[in-house]
Amino acid sequence: MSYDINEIKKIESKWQKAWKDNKTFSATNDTSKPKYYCLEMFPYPSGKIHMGHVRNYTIADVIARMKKMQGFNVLHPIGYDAFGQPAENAAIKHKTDPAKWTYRCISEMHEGFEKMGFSYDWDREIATCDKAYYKWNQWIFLKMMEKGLAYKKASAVNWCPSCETTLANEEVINGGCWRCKSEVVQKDLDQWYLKITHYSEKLLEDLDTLKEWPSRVVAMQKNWIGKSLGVEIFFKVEKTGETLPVFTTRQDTIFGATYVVLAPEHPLVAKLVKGTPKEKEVFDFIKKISLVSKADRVAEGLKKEGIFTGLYAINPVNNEHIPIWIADYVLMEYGTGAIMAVPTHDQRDFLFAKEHGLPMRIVIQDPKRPNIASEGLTEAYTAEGALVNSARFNGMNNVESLQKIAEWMEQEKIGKAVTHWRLRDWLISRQRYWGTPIPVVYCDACGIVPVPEKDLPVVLPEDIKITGEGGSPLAKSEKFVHVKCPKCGKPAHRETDTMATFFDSSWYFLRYTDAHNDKEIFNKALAKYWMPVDQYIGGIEHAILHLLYSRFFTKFFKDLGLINFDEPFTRLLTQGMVLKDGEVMSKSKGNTVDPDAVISKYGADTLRLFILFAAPPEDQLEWNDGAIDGSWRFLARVWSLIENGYVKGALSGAPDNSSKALERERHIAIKKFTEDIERGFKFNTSISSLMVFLNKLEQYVKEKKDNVDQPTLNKSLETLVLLLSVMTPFMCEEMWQKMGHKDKSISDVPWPQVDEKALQLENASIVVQINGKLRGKFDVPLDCPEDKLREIIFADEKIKTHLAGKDIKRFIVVANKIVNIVA
RNA sequence: GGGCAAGUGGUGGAAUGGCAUACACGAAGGACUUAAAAUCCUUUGGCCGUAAGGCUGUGAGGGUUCGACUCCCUCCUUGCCCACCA
Repeated sequence: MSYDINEIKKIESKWQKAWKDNKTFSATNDTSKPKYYCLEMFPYPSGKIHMGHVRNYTIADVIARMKKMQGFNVLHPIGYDAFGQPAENAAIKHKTDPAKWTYRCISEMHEGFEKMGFSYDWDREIATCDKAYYKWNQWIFLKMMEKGLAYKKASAVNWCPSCETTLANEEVINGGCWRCKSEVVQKDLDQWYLKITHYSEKLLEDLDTLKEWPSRVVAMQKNWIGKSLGVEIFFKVEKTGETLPVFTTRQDTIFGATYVVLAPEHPLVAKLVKGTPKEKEVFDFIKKISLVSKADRVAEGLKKEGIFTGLYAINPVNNEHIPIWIADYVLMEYGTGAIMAVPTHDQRDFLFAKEHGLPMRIVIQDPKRPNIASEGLTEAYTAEGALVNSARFNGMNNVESLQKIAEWMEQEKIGKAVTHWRLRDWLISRQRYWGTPIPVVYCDACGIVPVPEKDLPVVLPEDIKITGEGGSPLAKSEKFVHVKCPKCGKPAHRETDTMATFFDSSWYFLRYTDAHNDKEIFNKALAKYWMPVDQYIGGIEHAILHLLYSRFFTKFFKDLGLINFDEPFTRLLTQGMVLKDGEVMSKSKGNTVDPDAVISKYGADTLRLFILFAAPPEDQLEWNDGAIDGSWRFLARVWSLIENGYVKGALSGAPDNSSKALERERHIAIKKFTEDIERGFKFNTSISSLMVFLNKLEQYVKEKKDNVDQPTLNKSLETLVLLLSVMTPFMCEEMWQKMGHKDKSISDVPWPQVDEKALQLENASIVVQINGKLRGKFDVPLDCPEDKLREIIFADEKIKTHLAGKDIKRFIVVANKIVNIVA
């Protein structure tokens, strides 16, 4: 029988069914065995699987299968991040309801995963829109309320006018909505927040323990958390004596401050200019700025606009009276919304000062520019140097002075050292339908009342018509809204906002450890056994949002005493995108390749192999319709070699030198294949080692014709199938059975072991260079002594020619590898 | 502006400081075939040479080294993330 697509389809569906029926990949909660938790970021169920899923989940599947064969108790679960806005949009478009649409997508995806042969523990499959799951979202929320980590406050929030909902800071990308890219506006609303900032320090510190995360993800998180140490310096307003704190990380330049700038939104502005001659002018300016969108305001290269208030501030270090300006380059959201401007040592201040003719004073000496006059300065000097014009601090290195000046200011009570964080509390309420209802009741008498734990879940009502018009859809359900106050029993009404879906995905990895527990969120002992996740795999696009939130929840659960570890994901792999024609595959660009179409042409094994072979997992992968034929050809050759070369039961054969060589090739393949995966998931090179192995096997069979050493050849073919089975499981399971191993799945067969002795050669192939240039190759005995080497090498005609008329200055030997003659 | 990656044949890509281009795609030539597909064999960085062989070659330029794709310095280019963050 040849390798034929119709045959392959039969084999693939046969094993799909068998693995499912036999629960081949169910993880047992046998806590005495060493465990391995392999997890991929669960998908949003939007329909059929796409190439991005195929790549992400194939990578994970290879790891899970290999760990299983290596004897680990492997947990490899899957689920669906099923709440979210696309379901509502689809419901409107297709005139169905979000639940129906979502569950249909889930079953399509499930089918797609089975077709791909992924080794999931289907008993632990979860969907976050299932009330058995989101009940625990609500439970977590109540616990957070209890600890003061979930709270409601009124403030200006990010609002997407297109999605008609609030957004978290993390969901605003370049001033636009992360989902629909519409420009985000600010709106004053009463909203629910999670106090992620309670863990700022821990979230930052523990990043250092994540040694096996990509450094750029760690860097991105650090950046996002944004810790900066600085000083709030207390300026005073000249006439009123009011304190005006400014935040700076550059207190070393305090003696160079020549003006103060407030953000246009600064609350002091109105108060200070009221009744002054400048009042109208200032208010007009503020109005003008307020009409500019945030995106435009921060646009690159924009001229910095500002206006003098007519007022002065007093610098507490030297009692200088300096002008107070208002300018658009100072942001209310950061620091105190007010800065001291040091044009000589801050480029933004420099440009602004030049533009408006404001004074400058150098306080850090540029060693290359001995002149300390500010005249002729073309840009701010931001490097190190000695302090000048800085009273008692003159002569001190500016970097060293930072700490000293901060301490001095605290002593003099003219400033205080502060730590400023960029991280903000997480806004989680959404004015949408398809999400977890926030379990809170409003009572005129009792105020905000949490729903008692025994009344969970607060079930998402199904009688809601989704229109896409504004406002929380839940508010339209009378049945849902009207409720008795859990505290006093009087009529009250429910919260109608739902939770952001990132809430759901911040702890799902814990739920898999005990997926169907209806008594508690998960069993502590099980979580202790399975967690943390040994290997997490997903896209780089989640480097901040999802990973940060998951880390936050983990720290919270630890504080609750539910778990005993600090970080949820020990090792992280971020796989690259799948591109077509140089661009990310996407429906909107119309450059997608449908995995289903590829499967029906080549089968899932070929697709899996190709996607692993085409690029290292972290790199982008350019889809190439032609190159996949190479993967197909390789599998066809494996198939036919085994069909024709493997003899069951056989087993006489005459071992000879070529048997030994073959055994050596077998061990090279095991070693290289295994190591390439274990050291950085280099699937592409591990596959190439199997290709090399196959080439050798074919060559052996061709050369030996009827005289093959059948037992040795059989061993090689079995090894080939075992190794390959983690990548192309369908075909290998079938071949394994055909080889006569009917008692168990190939996935339960122990992983082949390397015998280092079999790898050793009797001879070493030595490369000889003359002055670094390759001039010859010699087979010499292993660990050949230098005098013997010289004898062999100098006897060679070619070497003689190249050395003719030259003195040998050095003779460098790298044992069993290379000789470099310097002449 | 800050941070992190990366730059190697026509293409995807490979090389613990030690034979640059493994493995594959594509291309060219050949075998099989009435023909095509499939399959198999050979060649395939550039230049010179009938050949043997030689020279050259990993973004650019320096450096360290017996020896550099690999380490160091300067620069260029591309991608990603963050960013008027004081």
